[in-house]
Amino acid sequence: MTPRSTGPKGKRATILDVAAASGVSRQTVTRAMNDMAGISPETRERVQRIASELGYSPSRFAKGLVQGAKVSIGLAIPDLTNPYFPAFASSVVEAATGRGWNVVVDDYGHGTGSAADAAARLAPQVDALIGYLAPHADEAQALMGRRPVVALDSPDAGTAGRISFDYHHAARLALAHLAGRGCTNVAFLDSNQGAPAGSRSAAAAAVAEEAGMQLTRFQAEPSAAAAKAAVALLAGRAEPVDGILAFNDLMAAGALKALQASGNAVPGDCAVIGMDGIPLGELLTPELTTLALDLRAVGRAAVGLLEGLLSGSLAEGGTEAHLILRHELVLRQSA
Amino acid sequence: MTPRSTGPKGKRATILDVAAASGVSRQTVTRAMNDMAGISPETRERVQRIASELGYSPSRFAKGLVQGAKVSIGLAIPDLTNPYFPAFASSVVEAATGRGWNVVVDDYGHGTGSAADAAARLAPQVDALIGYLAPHADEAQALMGRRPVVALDSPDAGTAGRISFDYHHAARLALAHLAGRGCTNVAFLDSNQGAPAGSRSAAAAAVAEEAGMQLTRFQAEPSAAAAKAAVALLAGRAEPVDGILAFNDLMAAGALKALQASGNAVPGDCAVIGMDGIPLGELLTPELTTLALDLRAVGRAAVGLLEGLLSGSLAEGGTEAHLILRHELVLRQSA
DNA sequence: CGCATCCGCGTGAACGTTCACGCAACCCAG
DNA sequence: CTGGGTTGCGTGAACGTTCACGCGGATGCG
Repeated sequence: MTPRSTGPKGKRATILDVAAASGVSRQTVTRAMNDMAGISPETRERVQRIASELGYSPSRFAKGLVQGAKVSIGLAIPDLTNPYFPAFASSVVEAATGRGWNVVVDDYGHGTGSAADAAARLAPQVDALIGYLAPHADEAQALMGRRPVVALDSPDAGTAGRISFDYHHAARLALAHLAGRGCTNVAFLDSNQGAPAGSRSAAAAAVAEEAGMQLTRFQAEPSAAAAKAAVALLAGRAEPVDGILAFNDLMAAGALKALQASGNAVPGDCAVIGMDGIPLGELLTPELTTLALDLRAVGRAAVGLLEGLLSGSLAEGGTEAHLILRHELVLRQSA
Repeated sequence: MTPRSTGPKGKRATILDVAAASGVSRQTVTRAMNDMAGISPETRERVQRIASELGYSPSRFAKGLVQGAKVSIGLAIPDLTNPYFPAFASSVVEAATGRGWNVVVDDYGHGTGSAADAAARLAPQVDALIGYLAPHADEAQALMGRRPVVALDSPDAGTAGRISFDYHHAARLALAHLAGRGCTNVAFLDSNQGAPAGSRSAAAAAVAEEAGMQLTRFQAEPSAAAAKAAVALLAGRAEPVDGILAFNDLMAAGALKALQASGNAVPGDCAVIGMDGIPLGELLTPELTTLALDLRAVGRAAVGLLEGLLSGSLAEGGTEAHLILRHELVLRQSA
């Protein structure tokens, strides 16, 4: 009665076990499992049944070794908890799935990890890498060897592919709008982490100077709670700001909260503009004006770039494949 | 001068190529690449340099075939765009990374995909599966054969492991609170998709009947926008509801928006309670009262369950490993 | 009846790595 | 000068699968 259980213990069943139990050869089992031609329906069915009874499932390693095909890509992101990244990851997964690729996700934000750690974990497992890798993009490319890497928002080159964002353009849109509203004392609420932090605020500073606007910069961790605390401090200061441009929408949301808590009307007393355009913005009160990115386009672009690099049609001559995307100002209520 | 580029074209460099170019044997290359003992420092360095020049990276298939070790798990979720799922996924990834496992994510919400499709894509690639698989959990387990599957929020059994939620408990908490506030005409804003939909509203209905409360149910797609539209219709009806319990926080957020747009005060005219406790709730105005789950605990539990199943210490006798988690009422402003 | 064809199935070989050995050269103590 | 240990490296075997053949028997047609 005991079904000769090749349970979780003991070696897994192999194709030879199935062949022996069915009284056929390896190749016939292969034909049965993969629905190939050259096998009678009865044999096929019998082999499939026996395979199922034995709990047989083919080794992906052996299969991969001999076929060599299947592509799997690594996706390294700093924090799935920040709504921006799942929005991006979602489109990457969609684009990859559409190509028959699969996606191994690594979130290096937990603990004290860095992008380099994620790349080190991913490198032995994948054929290509996409990720927010700054400031360790070059290290990641080294770990991946000849396999293509697409780095997003990474100021340093060193990867086969790169996608960056035109922060000067974004800053111009936002600051022009704030100026048009009559804001004279604008603050940039910057992140204090990651390499991209600097580039956003630097662009804003450059644009502000060019336009003769005053722009003060202050920093906080890139979370809503930290931004809220930071803005709460700011709101108590002597000369109040009348406009805030935030590093991202999450920080903008925190700013909104803090301003309301301290009795400031938004946008009446202080206008707020976020960045990246995550769906969250529409649910806030007031709804968040933001520099929106077409988030699904970002993921599509990254996977498309990777496809070009994998097929060798891009960057054969050592030229780096580089895409620059632009934000768009979406006017809602907060500014 | 041209570095005999074994570019993206042509076969990848193998360990034998490196061995030949270095004038040593396979095994010595292995020793050099894996930092093993039994090799002189000079040889190690030379081999590593040559390997790097050749763009050599070891085949994960061959390695996996011979070592058999590395665990990779599949994570099947319906929609990365719904903030609940990344919150959950984040903790799964964290727990898996901590064990040295890697996570292959599949989002089956795009297109018209079902959980069964995701399982079919994932099955050949992973050693175990975690996911929101209802109503196709049994199908997923069949595809995985003897390899363990942990299904979340799946009413049907059929998987080796299962994590469910005590919706009766949740409903009691919420409805008691609403009753205490004096609500007499409460609505359950249900999702119209997925198998879990039914179980939440059914539990609420049972609890309401038990308590002699009136509870009407209406449905919408489980997104903020759809919920907003549905509640907008509801708000225009003759006898107004004075309390809403939503399928999830996202739908609750939409309800908030709709109520405010139609001039209803929350919680004054109508109280709103969400479900699952995603971070978003704290950013809304008014802040969302919700039936919160310890989201990180859910992921930890799923991975822990999987670990037990993989090691064989659980469910050896055919008994299914089943965990039931409870929601907790977090009072904020909306109810 | 003879020949070609097809159907159903089996047998080496190969994929790229690591593991378990084996082996020569060298060092050092007795 | 001899024996035993160490150091540095190489050689078969194995992991589990698919690919490219090969082969006997039945069936078709002239």
